[in-house]
Amino acid sequence: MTTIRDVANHASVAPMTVSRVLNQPDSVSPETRQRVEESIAALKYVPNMLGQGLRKKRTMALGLIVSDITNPFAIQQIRGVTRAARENGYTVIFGHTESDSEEELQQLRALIERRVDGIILSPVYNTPESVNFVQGQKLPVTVLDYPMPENDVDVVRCDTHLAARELTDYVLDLGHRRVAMLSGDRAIVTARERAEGFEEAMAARGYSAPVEYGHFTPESGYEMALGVLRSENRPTALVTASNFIALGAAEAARELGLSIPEDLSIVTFDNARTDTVLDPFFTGVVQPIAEMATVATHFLLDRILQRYSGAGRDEILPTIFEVHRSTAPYGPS
Amino acid sequence: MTTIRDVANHASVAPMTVSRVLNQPDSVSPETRQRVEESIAALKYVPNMLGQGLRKKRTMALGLIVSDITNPFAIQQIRGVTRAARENGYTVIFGHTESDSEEELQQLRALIERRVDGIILSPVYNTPESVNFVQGQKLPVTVLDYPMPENDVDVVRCDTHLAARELTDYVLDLGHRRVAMLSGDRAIVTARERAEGFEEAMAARGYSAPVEYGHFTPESGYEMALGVLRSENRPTALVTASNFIALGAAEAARELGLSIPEDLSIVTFDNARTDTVLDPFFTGVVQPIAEMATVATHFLLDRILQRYSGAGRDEILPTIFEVHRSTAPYGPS
DNA sequence: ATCATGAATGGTATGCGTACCATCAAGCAC
DNA sequence: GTGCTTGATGGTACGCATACCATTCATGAT
Repeated sequence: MTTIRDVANHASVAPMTVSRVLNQPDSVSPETRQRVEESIAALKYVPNMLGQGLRKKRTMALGLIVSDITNPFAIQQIRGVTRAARENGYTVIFGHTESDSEEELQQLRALIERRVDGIILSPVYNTPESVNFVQGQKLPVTVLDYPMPENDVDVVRCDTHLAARELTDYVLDLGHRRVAMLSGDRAIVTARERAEGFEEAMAARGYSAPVEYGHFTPESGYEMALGVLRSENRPTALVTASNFIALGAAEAARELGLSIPEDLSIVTFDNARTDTVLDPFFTGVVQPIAEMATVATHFLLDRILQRYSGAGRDEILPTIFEVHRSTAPYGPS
Repeated sequence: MTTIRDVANHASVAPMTVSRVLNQPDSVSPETRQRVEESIAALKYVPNMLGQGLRKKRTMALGLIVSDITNPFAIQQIRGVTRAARENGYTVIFGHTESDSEEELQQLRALIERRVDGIILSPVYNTPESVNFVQGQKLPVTVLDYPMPENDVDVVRCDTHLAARELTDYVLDLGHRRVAMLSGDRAIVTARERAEGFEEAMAARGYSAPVEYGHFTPESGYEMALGVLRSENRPTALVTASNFIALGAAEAARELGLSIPEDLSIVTFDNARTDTVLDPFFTGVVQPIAEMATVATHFLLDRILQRYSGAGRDEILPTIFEVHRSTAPYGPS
């Protein structure tokens, strides 16, 4: 593969001059510059970022780690970060962990081995190990989605606790009284926060607040919904902790012959407003993913370019509430 | 950041010995090895792949480029390739092009700059520029999804032409006579091939074969379906060239008050069988994405490890036909 | 004509890890 | 004891691009 030396020989200049043509074109005379550029084209020279990164001590690459790439939510994060990075001249190297915290550390290690300039992490759990690992390498890191109580680190997230209360209040305002929550893995802070918000909103009006913990998957949503909807005095509304759970719950309702929203209302989180969904079905809370990704990228670049070096920042962006077709007022229609 | 020399000093050995501990542990005496390993742990040493890649002339990284990351199809490709690569000790660096062929070249360039050992490309168009660019750098490349008539390159794909005929025959066997095809961008070979298969199957039975060309998006599917379904003598069945188009078409049908499958049958391509879809709705052809990804990765590794160096291979995997809930026999029920 | 100035270009060393060859000591045969 | 083999370890140079300092030459000032 062509090196800068090959180009230099071809153009009868020193390697340094070629390097200057690429990095500070103004410091080279126009004639030389043109000769070098012709040689670059003739030899199809593509710079070697390994050598460059080694010398410059930066790679112009950001690492991004998401937990579940099958989630549209993660896809939007990838797109947002990629776009923001590119606008600043950075490439994104990206890994996914299939929601396995061991794999998360592996992926982080792979990014560090490649000497990315910084990492944006949407972690599996909000335990401190991952962030500690990265910061132990003196590498800047920004966390997406979760608060990280044990780390001094920049975080970009929404207040899901608050959103859960709003969501629940909306259902109660529609007149529903028997409401159940289907949440995710209890080990995941988001699952707990959303359940807590639900419990508080229900308690505030004096209703009991049954919560099921499962996983953030359609299968689990299906199972939980089946259990809840088969009970006597079945709920007339469900609050679900993710779009996947909502999908599974809707399937369970269909199987039990319940129409949505006539017989059962569903509100949900994470109903990512993606380009791929022409006509959203679920009423619920949307996170401003694109904006979160942009802010996270800027936070990271602030650290990389040493524009900021203070304590960890905690940016909380507002969620967006959207009414669609999965909810209806309580009562015989 | 810690280097191999720091570790060497800490353990009172030569850098070479540390390198040996990492690469050929058996060639180092157990005592020395343990001392070095302790130093590595104490200093939190993470090898620098930039230096290693420079010296070894390989990075143990594969590049993967997909066109549209919002498509579940692409997600499955990413997962499949990542898994196959990891099983062979390779990392995947991945880029997406938002279906822009200019961006595709940019992304390829970024991968080459980082000196990936090979590239798997799911291209936007089946024009030869992208493959030429990579091969011009003497880098192995495997193409996913499309035939590349102008390139001598390994390709892994399905026979969509044939699948289109099967799909159409199925609809005709259900008794439908007025059938329309909603395809994608005419510039994309897949859109043309699928339309041709449809036309052939219709012609074989002597029916006219109206084809609409649009884009592989729900919006376009919606527009095309609206146009077709509003015509007098509207079709009783639609063949759509992608799951996105099918989604848009279904939405259009809903708006016109047509029930699926009672008033309108829909069959489609690309209905990726993903983990995220609990209960597939559309009858249609599924591509064995995971297997395609695996084969593509192996093809690439064959080239990288010089296990194969002959002419471009063209692997055609069979599609899978799945009947779901979007089709019904023609006739008053 | 002389010298200072600055632009353009070149030479050398460096970043990190490893290929390759050299060294050294221990073990063994005779 | 001598010479040889083998295993363990070290030293040097290199892969590619660039930081830094040196050199060269033209220009303008005096």
